[in-house]
Amino acid sequence: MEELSVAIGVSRPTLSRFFQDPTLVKANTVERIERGLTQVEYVPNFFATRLNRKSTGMIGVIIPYLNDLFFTKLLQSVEEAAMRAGLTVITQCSHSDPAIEARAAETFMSMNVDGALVAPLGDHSDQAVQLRLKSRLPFVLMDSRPTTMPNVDFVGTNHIQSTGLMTEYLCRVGEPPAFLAMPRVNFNALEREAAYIAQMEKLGFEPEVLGTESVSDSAHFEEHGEAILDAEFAHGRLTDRSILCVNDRVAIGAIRAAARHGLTPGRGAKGGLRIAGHDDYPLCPYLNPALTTVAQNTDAIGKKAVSRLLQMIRGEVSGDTPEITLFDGELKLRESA
Amino acid sequence: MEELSVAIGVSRPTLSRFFQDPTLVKANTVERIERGLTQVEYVPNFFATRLNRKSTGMIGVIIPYLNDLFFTKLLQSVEEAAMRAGLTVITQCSHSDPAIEARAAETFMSMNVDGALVAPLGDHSDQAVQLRLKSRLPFVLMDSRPTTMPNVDFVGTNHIQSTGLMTEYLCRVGEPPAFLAMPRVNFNALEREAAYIAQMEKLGFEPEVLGTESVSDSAHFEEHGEAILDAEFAHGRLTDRSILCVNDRVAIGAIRAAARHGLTPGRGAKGGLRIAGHDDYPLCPYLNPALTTVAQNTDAIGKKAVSRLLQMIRGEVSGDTPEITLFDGELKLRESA
DNA sequence: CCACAATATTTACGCGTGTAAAAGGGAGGA
DNA sequence: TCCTCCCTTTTACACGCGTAAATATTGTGG
Repeated sequence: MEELSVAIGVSRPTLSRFFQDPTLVKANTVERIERGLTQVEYVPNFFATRLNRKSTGMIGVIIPYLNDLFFTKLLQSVEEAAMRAGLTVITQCSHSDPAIEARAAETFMSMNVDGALVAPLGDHSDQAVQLRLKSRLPFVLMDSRPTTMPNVDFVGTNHIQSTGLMTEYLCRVGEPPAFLAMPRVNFNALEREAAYIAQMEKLGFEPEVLGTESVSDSAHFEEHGEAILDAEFAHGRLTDRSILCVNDRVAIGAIRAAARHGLTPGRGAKGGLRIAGHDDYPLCPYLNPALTTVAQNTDAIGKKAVSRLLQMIRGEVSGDTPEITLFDGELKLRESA
Repeated sequence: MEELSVAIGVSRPTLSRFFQDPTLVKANTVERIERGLTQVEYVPNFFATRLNRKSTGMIGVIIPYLNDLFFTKLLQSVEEAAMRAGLTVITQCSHSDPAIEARAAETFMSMNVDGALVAPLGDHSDQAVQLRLKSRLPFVLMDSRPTTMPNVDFVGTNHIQSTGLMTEYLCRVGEPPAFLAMPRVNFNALEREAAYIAQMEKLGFEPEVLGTESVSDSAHFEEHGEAILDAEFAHGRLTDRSILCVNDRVAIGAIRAAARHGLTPGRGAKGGLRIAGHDDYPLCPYLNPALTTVAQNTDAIGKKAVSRLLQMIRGEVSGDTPEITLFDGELKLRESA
């Protein structure tokens, strides 16, 4: 930058100001600088520019999984909103490992990011690290909220509403549903299960939760759903029931199990097999049968999380009262229920 | 760091060395420092540490899409390999926009990353930017290789082999396949199409490519596959043929179209409908019917790309002879073909 | 106990830029 | 014409740390 400035015939600080905002420099000088820039290819050093700046213009985002289209959708929404606000997004995936998540948080702190957006590992995030992150910089939780961190800004889905909605629908058009859960609990899964139970009781039905014990090596959602229902169907159970799965990936496994037993879940006469999911995974419309589910408004969640973070960064918030934003789920009626 | 060092009673450079590698400091001193660190919470500044270092210990990765499990699988493999090598990964998604991709490349250059791993936008990457990136730092292309950039290190799949394998299989067990392509060409798609045609001719069959014209608003792979086959099936065409789809996401749409027309693709007597894909998308085993496909060895691709980049970073390569590594595809026989 | 080597620490400087304060320059009014 | 005011540019210093060279310390053998 030094050399470039002498070559152009201005002082280095003037060049510096030009790169930050050309309007800070006289039009005449701007023109000279731009002419000089066409001669040499110059890229300002990223680290040097952020070293002595009050704001780095970056936000950190942590997501728990990469191989899950729900989180990639959320991430896309976040990146778009951040880009619109002129922020650089640094994404880190914790790969379902609390240690990696913690390291990502450390990285963000050492980078002086302006704020952090975190979708935590459901059940076993290192909360000490997150609290330290929160105490140091604007911090918004997305998707899943540990019950032990009530005083944190959060953006997610209203699972009471979304699961209640689906439960009510299933009760209305068919047999009262059973709930297919996951053993590796996360807070969302627990909320959905609780919401299911509450809604069932409110409607006067007996709740029935299955899949809470781990079968075989069901590290993956789909495998788990398939394994549980395969066992049930093999004993002739649940073949004429409604089954509400804790999420779409479990439902995908459930549908697969049904197919293997010659069952075709679907909207039909009362007393038929129905399978429903939760989240509106992008591939749901292409399944056989197309999966009936509740859509999470990932787009709204991402946008809101970024805008809330921006408020905090700009100091436009009172500070002591965290904001909890829950978006409603939307019923997606397709073929499977 | 200054304050901390006086508080502990060592000079700042000693502290600096401690953070880089504690073995560079005497055991006695290490202990004193660690004792001091428990008192204060101190995180070294990310930017300052990289500003005057020869190596930043970071590599940049660009992927074209986030909402595609193929790329997230690849990214996961890359991240794992990089982590094992002690590298920090900076991921940027180009969101199928050449301008964003170009900006990501600029960011990497300004960050002085040690190297860059790029999965380009198939057909319309800004090659000038990529060439500039390549001329500035170790650079390895992944997944898709522009025909106009022959002299670049590349790691990907041998589509001649993989597509040839599947084509041969389909010819052997059923009707010679038609090829369901995509209008928004990328280089891999073109290679696969060419490989299909070559293999068909070698086996003495007439190649037949469809789906090269865009129907409706088929921005998405699945939609496209469904739309094309929906139209064909509606006219009673292709209902007893084998159909090789350019990738699994198109195949997912194809299977959906078959279901809508009451057709069940599968391995059966000669003369039945068969649908096959390419890539081994993670959800393939859970489709109805489970999708027969060719697996790309994403794990090997990611690992190899990182190790090759490391070689280049360490200067262990001759430099003038780029290495092209192609991994074979593996047939995944399931139900649909 | 001393000389010498080997290791540990410190001194001194630099990395590439941002920013506040000081200096410069040009337009408008008296 | 001169002076003031405002905008632009420059001067001077800072950001937080890495690193080579210089110095201090420790360990070893005689």
